[in-house]
Amino acid sequence: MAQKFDEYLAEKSSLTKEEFETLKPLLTYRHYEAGEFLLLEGDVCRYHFFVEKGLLRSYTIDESGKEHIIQFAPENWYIGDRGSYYFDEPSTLNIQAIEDSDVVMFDQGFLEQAMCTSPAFTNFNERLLQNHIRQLQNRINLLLSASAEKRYLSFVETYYDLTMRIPQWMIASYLGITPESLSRVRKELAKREQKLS
Amino acid sequence: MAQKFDEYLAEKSSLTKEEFETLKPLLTYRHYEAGEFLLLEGDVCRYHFFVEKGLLRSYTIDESGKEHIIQFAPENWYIGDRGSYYFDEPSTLNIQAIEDSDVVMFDQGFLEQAMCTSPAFTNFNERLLQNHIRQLQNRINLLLSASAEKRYLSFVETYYDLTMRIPQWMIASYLGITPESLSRVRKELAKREQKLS
DNA sequence: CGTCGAATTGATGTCATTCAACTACAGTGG
DNA sequence: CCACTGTAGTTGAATGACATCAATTCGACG
Repeated sequence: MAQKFDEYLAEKSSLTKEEFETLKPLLTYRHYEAGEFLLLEGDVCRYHFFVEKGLLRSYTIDESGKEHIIQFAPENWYIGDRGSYYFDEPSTLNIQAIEDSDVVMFDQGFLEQAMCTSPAFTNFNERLLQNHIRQLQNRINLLLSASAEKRYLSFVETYYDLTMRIPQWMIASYLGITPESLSRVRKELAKREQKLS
Repeated sequence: MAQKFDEYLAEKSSLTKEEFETLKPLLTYRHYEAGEFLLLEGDVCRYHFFVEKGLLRSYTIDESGKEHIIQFAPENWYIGDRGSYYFDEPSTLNIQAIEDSDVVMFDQGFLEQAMCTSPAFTNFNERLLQNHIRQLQNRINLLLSASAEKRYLSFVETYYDLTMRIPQWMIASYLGITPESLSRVRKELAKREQKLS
């Protein structure tokens, strides 16, 4: 364990192995089986999660009981509920392992310590936030402007490797359509694909 | 001019008037007439904008020429394209004044200087970012889960004072529906309202 | 082999869009 | 002061995209 996170930080934030060693006591490593929950709706999110191995998802449940997937997190991604964490409010999100996963948990203490240790880490952290915002805005734009088919194509383009690992009904949920609709979209695309050849 | 921004910063980030005075040379004040553009698609966003008075909007245009409103910014709000600004990429957004507006423009230099001057400002800035993310996530959730009517109700609840100032077709665009649909939704709501009394 | 959830398919329903006509109103110029 | 014009908003009818419901197939796993 703990192989990936330090490599990731070294690469992305220029945090050296030595610096990482001093921070390591602030980290918690944990394994989750597929289906296990890292956070339940109503609880306050106390940690950020970094995925070393596996695949996680966060989702909400609406009044009619339907799930809506907010985010997927494969290897080298973060997940959590910043809103709940930062403003100390009960979360509206559930976070669950889709595959058996190895996860690094850390809190604000770790981040502050890391930012003290390395100014480069501060920049890196800022960059992560900015990038997150950019992604969310992109997704909003897609939801506002694109049809089911376009959304799916955009998803495949952006997360091609994930499309194999994520069950189709979850992709549908992420795109804001029903599994049936996604199935039909894919059928239609396959048909057109065929005609081209 | 310059009355509002310093008061806002004093209140929200505990930046004192004296501290503000040292930062003031880094600010640009400008007036925009209704309809004027602060940023055009394709340009890199070089400034953040703080609205002292008036109302702005940011929006994208899709391939079919339709506008999709990403954000409104009334008094005491920020607007800009963080993605473009931070990653130095051409923006996909247009930013335009809806009303005649007084705006404060500032760049990363101002932010860095302010964060140097006051640690409280650093926290405040972080808070802004986190809050922005939370808002965006909320909106995604709404777009994924709610009908036209629910989206509109949610909008009115959150931005009641703005519903008077923003033309209806722009609200429709923000909600991801057509102006006609919004008109019908409102009619339906009014009808139900009436029956209650 | 039997079971259970995922995925597909078909029939039907619903919500929102599209297109078009019409009203209301503000701004412009004669 | 009034016609002319353009834009916002409303309304109706037809259409379309996606949802819903139900039945069936597929595939993984015990």
